Amino acid sequence: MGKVYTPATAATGVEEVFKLLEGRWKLVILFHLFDGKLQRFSDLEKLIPGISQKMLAQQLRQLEADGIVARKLYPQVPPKVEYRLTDWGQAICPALDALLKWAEQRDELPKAD
Amino acid sequence: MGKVYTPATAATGVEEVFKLLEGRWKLVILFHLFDGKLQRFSDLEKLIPGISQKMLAQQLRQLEADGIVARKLYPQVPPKVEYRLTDWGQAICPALDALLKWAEQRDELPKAD
DNA sequence: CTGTATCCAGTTGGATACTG
DNA sequence: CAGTATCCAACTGGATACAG
Repeated sequence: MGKVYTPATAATGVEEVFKLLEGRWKLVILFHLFDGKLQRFSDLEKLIPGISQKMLAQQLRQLEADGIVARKLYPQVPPKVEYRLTDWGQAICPALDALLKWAEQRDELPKAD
Repeated sequence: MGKVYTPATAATGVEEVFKLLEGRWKLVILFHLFDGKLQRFSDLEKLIPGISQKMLAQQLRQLEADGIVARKLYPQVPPKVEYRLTDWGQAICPALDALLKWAEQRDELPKAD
């Protein structure tokens, strides 16, 4: 609290977390995992129309590598994999809420001179 | 408040505002305009080392078209242009703060099982 | 000073086919 | 089921040159 950022450090800090969420599908994936929801790979494929296997796998790998999503493999045939948010992944909620709030203000606040 | 979003609508809502902030330089530009700061084109060029004229102009155009940044042209020779945040542009502050807070929790919260 | 136009390389993402 | 591999088209951003 009361922490002060210079434009440079604040921007790079925010930019860093933005990078973690970049890509066309990551946010959609995160929302489908909210509230501790578990989803299998095939569940996410069905829940996100238009996403390709390649992108789903790739984005999940990155989210996992960044510590936002956890992957649990059940060693059986055929294989079963479940994805969920890590604790840190859940912690992004307030930030996403704030962004939604900002989006809502778009029609309320003046945007011109 | 208490508004409930389905994964789909919430994701697209957040994704929409994310799109507005996408690009490698927009956040940096926004931070240099915080607190009602006025900046000329050449000021921003100096403040943001590494950015090209093309990108600075392009990102400013988009921020302006999206109602986040306002552009004021002084009709004189040589031309003078000042940029500042719109009211809605200023309103993004809390969201950016929340993202910074999330970034800070990265070392505090467990990221694995 | 404040841009626009052009060319070019690197990256991103989609379609398809294949694997343990 | 849960991926990987490959090819390819579209987009992004940098460098440079030019203009009002």
